[in-house]
Amino acid sequence: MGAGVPNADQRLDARDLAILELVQRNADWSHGEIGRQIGLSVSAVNDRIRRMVAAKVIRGWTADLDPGALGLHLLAFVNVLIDRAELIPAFAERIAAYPEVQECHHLAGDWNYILKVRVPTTAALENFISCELKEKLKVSRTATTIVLRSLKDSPALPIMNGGAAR
Amino acid sequence: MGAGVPNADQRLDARDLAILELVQRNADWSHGEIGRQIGLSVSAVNDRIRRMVAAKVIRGWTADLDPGALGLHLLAFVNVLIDRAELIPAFAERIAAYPEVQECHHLAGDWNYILKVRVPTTAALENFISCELKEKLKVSRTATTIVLRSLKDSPALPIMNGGAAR
DNA sequence: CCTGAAAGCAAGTCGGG
DNA sequence: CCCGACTTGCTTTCAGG
Repeated sequence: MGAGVPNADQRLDARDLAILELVQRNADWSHGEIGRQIGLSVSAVNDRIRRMVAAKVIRGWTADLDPGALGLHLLAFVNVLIDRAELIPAFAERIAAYPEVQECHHLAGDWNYILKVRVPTTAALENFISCELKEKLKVSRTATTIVLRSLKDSPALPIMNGGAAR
Repeated sequence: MGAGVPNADQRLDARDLAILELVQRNADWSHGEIGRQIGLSVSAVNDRIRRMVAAKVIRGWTADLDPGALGLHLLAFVNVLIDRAELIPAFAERIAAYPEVQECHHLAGDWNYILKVRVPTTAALENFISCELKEKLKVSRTATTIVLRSLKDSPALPIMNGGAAR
């Protein structure tokens, strides 16, 4: 990939941002309905969306599922420490393949990684930490925090329309 | 099953789960293409998706956007402590309204909440923590961890197809 | 780059098995 | 509960300003 700023040539204007704000909240609206809400024709909306998909600003379209309906009643954040540096590449390569790991972020701080993990039960969590993380992936230490309730859990990104104040 | 199980009557079979796995990865496939992949007719796929939307198993449809393309170059997890219990309801009521807060989870452990926060710069993060969290929302203490790199950051949920092994 | 009309295609609705 | 044809509506394209 090129050096520097990856979106230097993307030039999203206020109408693009308005479209993004709408489609990340409800991708099911027709292009006509989007156009009506922001004062644009159907074709213009279509063009802009196509361009943003091509530019990878829009990476894809997904269904938003209810974890509880799928039996995923437990959400936890697992901090991960790996003592020996030579074990980190293997961990980094394999951790993303676990479906119960929704997120894995490399951290600046006391821990190497933080994982967002969704499982049905505490038994499944224990199995994941003991067997997968510690045994297979050679994680030295973990610190797990159980989520009691999610007040907000949205993939929606903050979109600043021309720096408008709150 | 005992009372209190919210999805006791939903009865998702293996075909429903297969559909969910597909649409959460790519909601753009036509019902015909989904049916071809799992061996079902267009109408059957349509019926099942309609039923799962009505049952709120599918909560909606969203566009997956690239944070970097929107200038959101900083991701951080902010742990929040609120000393005085009477300040917690106001926090809980107002925190979800912040667009830079992607997630807010009530925790079991040393901290009250963990926030997943996306902002353009460290300056914006400092402003959010100092002005919004500490000043306006009366948060007592925070511990912020900066994300250096996200190895995985997906809203996709783990869907267990009849206990299939990894 | 946006508009407006025309064509292609998928979603949603039927009756039937 | 699944299938197949029909109808409706949206997406997509095209010519034009």
